[in-house]
Amino acid sequence: MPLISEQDFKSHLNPEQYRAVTHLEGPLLVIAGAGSGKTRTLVYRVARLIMEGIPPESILLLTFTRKAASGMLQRAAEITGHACSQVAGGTFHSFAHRMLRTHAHLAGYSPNFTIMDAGDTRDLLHLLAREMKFTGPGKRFPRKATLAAIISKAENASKPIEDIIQRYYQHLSRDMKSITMLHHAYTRYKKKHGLMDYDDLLLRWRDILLDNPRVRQEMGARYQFIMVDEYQDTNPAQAEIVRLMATGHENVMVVGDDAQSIYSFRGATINNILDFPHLFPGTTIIKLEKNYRSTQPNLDCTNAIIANASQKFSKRLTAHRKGGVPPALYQARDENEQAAFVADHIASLIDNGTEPHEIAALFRAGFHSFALETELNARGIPFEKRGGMRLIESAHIKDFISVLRISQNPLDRLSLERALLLIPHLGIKTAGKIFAEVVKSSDPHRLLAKYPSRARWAEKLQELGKLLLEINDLASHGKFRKILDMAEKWYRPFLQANYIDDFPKRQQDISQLIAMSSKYGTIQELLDELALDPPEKGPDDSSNRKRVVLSTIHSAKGLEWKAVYILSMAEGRFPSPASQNSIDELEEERRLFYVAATRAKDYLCLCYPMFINMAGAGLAPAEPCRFLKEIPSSLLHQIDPASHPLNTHAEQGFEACTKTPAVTSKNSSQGSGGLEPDQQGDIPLAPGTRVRHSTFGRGKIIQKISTEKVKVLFEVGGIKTLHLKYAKLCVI
DNA sequence: TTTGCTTATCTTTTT
DNA sequence: GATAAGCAAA
Repeated sequence: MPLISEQDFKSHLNPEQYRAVTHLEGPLLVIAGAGSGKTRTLVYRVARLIMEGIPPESILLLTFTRKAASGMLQRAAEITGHACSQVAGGTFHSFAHRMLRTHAHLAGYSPNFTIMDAGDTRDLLHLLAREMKFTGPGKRFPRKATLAAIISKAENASKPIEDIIQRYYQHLSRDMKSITMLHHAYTRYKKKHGLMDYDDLLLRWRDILLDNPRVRQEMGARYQFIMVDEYQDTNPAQAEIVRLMATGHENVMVVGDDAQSIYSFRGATINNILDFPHLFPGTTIIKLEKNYRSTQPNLDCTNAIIANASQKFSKRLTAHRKGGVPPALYQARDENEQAAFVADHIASLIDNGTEPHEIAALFRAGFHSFALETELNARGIPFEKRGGMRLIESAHIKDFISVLRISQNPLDRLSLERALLLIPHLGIKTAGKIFAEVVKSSDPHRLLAKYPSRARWAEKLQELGKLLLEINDLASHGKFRKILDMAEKWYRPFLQANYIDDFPKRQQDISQLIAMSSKYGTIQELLDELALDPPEKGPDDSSNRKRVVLSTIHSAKGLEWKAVYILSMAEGRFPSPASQNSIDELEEERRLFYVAATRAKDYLCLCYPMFINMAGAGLAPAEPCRFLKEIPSSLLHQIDPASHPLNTHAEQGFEACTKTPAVTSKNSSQGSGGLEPDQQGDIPLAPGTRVRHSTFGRGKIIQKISTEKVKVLFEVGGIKTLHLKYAKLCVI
């Protein structure tokens, strides 16, 4: 008995969406504008397939992030009342990885290959460059990140290094020969040691499909219906994988928006969308042009942003929702003042009943939010940061993981060296010698445990070897959790010695990692997962989820919030200085701005500082971002810097528009996280009281603004207005 | 050979 | 402001 009727499909979808959902067979290209309900369309299509009796395991849903896939499948399951766990879903990389675990031999790889993350790639290039003597006294060589980018571009485009350098890195032509040699060494090293980087996952899988008709047929038979989300951000290799996977049926639906293509640095090209009808003759094209997310004033603004794009886009969005206020424009003095303004504004939104997780601040690069993070901390407003530095990239996590990696693969030189260098008085030369011994050894772990030496480091090295032997033993008995605890215990002394000032914080990261690891059964599973879907830095998921979101624009793709602030819309920040020298890259920056601005449902605020902090050089005057200047001023509402955020027009308009009843401050202390009850009641608010704050340290209350807010003069940092609801103050 | 100190160099975006 | 390279002392 189906939970959903034909009528339901019709009433939950507009005619175009309905067409896309019911068009089950043959190639289908859906051009979906921002906020046009493409997720809903995909969810209902999965539901439709299942209602039609298609076996879930023959459906494949490829998305940009794993979260997106699992979210969609969960909603499809709710609609159909079926478990959709059998539907194959995930990112291209995770899917390719799964397939490669059973087919790697066809590409000359052992099935036990190790996945390298971006950091591993950089470290390996560094190591090889060192060995090939490209670096050294007096020798300058491109940075590892640049080398990785060049090699990745070459691999993805199937072009020689020379072409890439000539086209994108003219200034490095001096090192062309060395880089080419490095590329070869890198490729050889990976194959010899069973390593695959992110590009390899896609490219090796594509090669296997290309070279093996039997695999193609097997795939075509296994996955009868293929759906791809965010198709504008796929690269040619991914397009080829889709084509090859659809062998025999061509039941492929791809969804994308050419105006939101923001990953060309990774080889993505909107040509994939444009070429799709050629790749699959007989393609049906459906456009979703109605916007359900934003209000018309917002859309007028975003339409203006994209109107100046050099390429002609194929659609014009109209708003479904009525009312709304124009986006706000705030001119800040500098980035600190910008941060204070946004933090105050966010605090007042929360005070007036907006849920923190309905608010986001977006920015071009990870470090642009530093000032805002400080201000939010000062006000005790909980937030989570997405994008930028990842937990897995931090040194202490890599150290901790390195033991697990050696246990799986003793020939993993990067991890072995990492672990060895933790030992005092054991340096790079000795580590190299030990690795050479390990390579020759038939039982590397035992070799380390019994390593003959009278050097100062010998004892610690033997301890490491013994730990590895124990891990092997525990692994054979499936005692996964015990392994993690032992590795943690081994690493702790090094952690404490190396990070005297902040090791408790780092210790927490490791505990968090161990906690989230317990859902895996083996070390290999954990390591794969860490490479493919690294956890974000910050408190783990189980705690209070209602946090303000700080995110790079790239990581905000596909998401939406009631209120969105875009930070640092100033030349020098946005567009990124790195994109200045190519028109194509500048066009992508414009699309990036478009993506950011279209995340807002009710309220959008664009901020730009008149001065920005340049690396080393201090404050420098900055022009407003060139894209801001292209928006007719009639479409924006300029916020008067002198006015209090609570009294701005946009603020009132936002409240009217969302119809959120204002919560009085008397009620709002109920049910909110933040301060422990026992702490809260005890704080006398009288001016003159000396208090301590977790971030600002000691200070003195100088003014009581309301029952919820006080002004505090801190010894360091000056006067801050604090919301007692969130700020952790103790009386001293 | 290791380590600690000084100096120069750039800072995009991510699976 | 982090990070890597360079240099000198232990």
